[in-house]
Amino acid sequence: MTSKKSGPSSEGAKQAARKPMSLKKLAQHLDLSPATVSLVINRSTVADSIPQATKDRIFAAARKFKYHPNFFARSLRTQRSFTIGVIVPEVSDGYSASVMSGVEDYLLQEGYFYFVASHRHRADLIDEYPRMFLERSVDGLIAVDTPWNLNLSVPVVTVSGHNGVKGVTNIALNHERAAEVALKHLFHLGHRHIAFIKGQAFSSDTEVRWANIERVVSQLGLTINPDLVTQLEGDLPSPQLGYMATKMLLASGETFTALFAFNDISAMGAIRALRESGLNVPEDVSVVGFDDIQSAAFQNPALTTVRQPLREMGRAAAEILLKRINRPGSILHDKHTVEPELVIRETTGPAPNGRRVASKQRH
Amino acid sequence: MTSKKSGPSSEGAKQAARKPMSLKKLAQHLDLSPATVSLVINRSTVADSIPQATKDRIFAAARKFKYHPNFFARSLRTQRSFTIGVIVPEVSDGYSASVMSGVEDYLLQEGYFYFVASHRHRADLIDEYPRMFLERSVDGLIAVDTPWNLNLSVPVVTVSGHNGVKGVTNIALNHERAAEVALKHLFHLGHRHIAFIKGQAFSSDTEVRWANIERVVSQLGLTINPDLVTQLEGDLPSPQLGYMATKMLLASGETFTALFAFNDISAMGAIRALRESGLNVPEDVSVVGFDDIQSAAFQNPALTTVRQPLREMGRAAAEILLKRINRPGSILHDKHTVEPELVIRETTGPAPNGRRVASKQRH
DNA sequence: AAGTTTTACTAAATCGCTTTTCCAGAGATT
DNA sequence: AATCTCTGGAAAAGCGATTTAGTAAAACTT
Repeated sequence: MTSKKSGPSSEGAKQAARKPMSLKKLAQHLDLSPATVSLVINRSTVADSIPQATKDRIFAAARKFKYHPNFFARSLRTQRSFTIGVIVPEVSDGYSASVMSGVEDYLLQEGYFYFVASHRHRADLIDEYPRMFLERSVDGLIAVDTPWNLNLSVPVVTVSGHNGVKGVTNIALNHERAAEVALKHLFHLGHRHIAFIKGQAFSSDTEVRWANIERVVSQLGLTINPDLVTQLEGDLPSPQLGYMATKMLLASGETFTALFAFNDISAMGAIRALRESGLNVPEDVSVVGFDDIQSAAFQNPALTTVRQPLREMGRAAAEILLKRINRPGSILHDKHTVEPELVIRETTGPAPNGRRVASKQRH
Repeated sequence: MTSKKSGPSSEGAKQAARKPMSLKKLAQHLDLSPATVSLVINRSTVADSIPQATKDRIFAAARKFKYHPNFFARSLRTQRSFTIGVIVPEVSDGYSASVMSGVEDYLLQEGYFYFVASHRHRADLIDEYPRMFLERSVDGLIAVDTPWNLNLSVPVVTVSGHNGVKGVTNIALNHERAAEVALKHLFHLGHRHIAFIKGQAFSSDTEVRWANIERVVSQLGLTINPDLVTQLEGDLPSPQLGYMATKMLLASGETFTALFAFNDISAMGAIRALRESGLNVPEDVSVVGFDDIQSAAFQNPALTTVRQPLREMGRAAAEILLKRINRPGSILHDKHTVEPELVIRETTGPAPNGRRVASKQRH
């Protein structure tokens, strides 16, 4: 392009709007070396000997020309990106989103940004995305509800991870207590025949949660009827899964007065299935969910559930991750536990004392 | 640190695991210049004259040493980051999350990553985050449900933006049709006294939506009773807002047989408020929501709502943005419209013909 | 008055890649 | 034999910072 009245650079009025102003040009304008300017701007201790007057000149000019260090140039030199990668099953899923909200909170406050990638439970992506993040030179990674067995060169923190990798901190719920509060609540309401919906095989929480349920059930002197246990299948974050699981439960013909679902979403589906079979919640069957997602409180009836402090878990993940990044030497625990909280609302009530209990009454 | 048996570099077994292998070293190993290697790897046409044998050697070595170009160095040279910034009111809000899901879908597929920032309706952040994104050299920006009046140096696409900025493409719902399908549905069911919950003043959709409601209402030969109009207030993404708005509606003592809420979340709160006043949905009052978020289908009763194809809107936003970034010359429309769809479920039904209609019956 | 410190900076080497320009030799053409 | 055109590649100039190692001049000691 020959400069022929030059379209792109006309209107000299908005000066400095074209090219972002570099350290070199700023230094030139100040009649100083780029080194000095850089040192001062970064508040290096090397600049201690520079008189305040000069520093002020530099800051003033930087502000005036809206100087901002080029991010890539800086990262190239310092080998730090102030960016972290977050990998989740699916962004639009309430669980992931709540955790991310906490992650974001802390990260932005500390001057970090983050990338997000949803693997949708595809094993190849669970492998590929972390590598792509590394190619982008993230300073660290957070994996939410994702099976993890990679040993990477940057710090990693998992949320509900249950991984066996050394050096990876996992933020986990106190599952012992979670099972206890839910089950004891039902027990005290008189429930003795409790049905369960387990999580999908791929969900990292499924296993621990179940182990603890078994433990608490026997602690209470009860037993689990295998016919009253179903499992979520499929990958949609939809109540449909819980609905179908509950249909199967009802089809078994077994009797139960309470249902402990894997999460709130499936509990919602379960309630619908129960109603369709003419069973009222909580009069005939009590239902307990898990997570306490936003809409749990506004179901009809409002859902009783075990609350996981997802946002706090996200914040904790970010906080611990940055600590690891910035103080590599510090002692690290590979587990950080948070406490669940039973939120009693309207889907649980006293066990029906008569014979009128759940058992699909067809024919 | 004096290298004393050197902890960090022991186990020479995993060679190349230390420092990521640079172009220079790779070239050295191949006995070629970095220029040649770069040209070949980037499939530049300049490399056309290089014999296939040499190219193969280069690719083989690159694979063998797991060579990946340093992202910052490359971006520094090319002035492209393959990163875009997404700004939303709040990540954990279902609306934003659904849009993001679509955005992510397209972006990752095209080799882009994205940053997310939630402004939570704080005006200062709505200003600051875009600038921070620019400092990070994003190639473009997507703003979701966010008022927009910035004129930036990179392409911008808004989703439900209603901005007046030239050159910014807005992905918007066909609000004319949205109001029509919802209102005609109610009209045909016999509803003549319809209450409304308007969106918060800060929500970018509030205004258009209301304008279209007014238009369609008068088209149908009806009038809006000002006492039957309330507005959401506050910033929580919780049904609480709709609950309170509906309480006010009921307190007015006015009669209505249908309620058109601003979104599904508020519709859920509204239903609860109605029930508490002894009104059944849909027998006494029909309720229509907006958005069709995940849990709408599994409310009890399932929510009738105007579906916005949020995921598709996100995808479209990403697609249009990348088109702008990669073909700066192309003609650009500053509006891209998507169609709503009325999803009729269980919260709407025939208007009650007797006198038994909504009107808070206290005393 | 000579030596030592301090003060106030600067030079220059990277960081790792892209891309334009150039160039030597081989083969083809006139 | 001289010129031209390909082939196959290399040199080198950035991109925009950070940071270590200096260094001249000024100030302070003795």
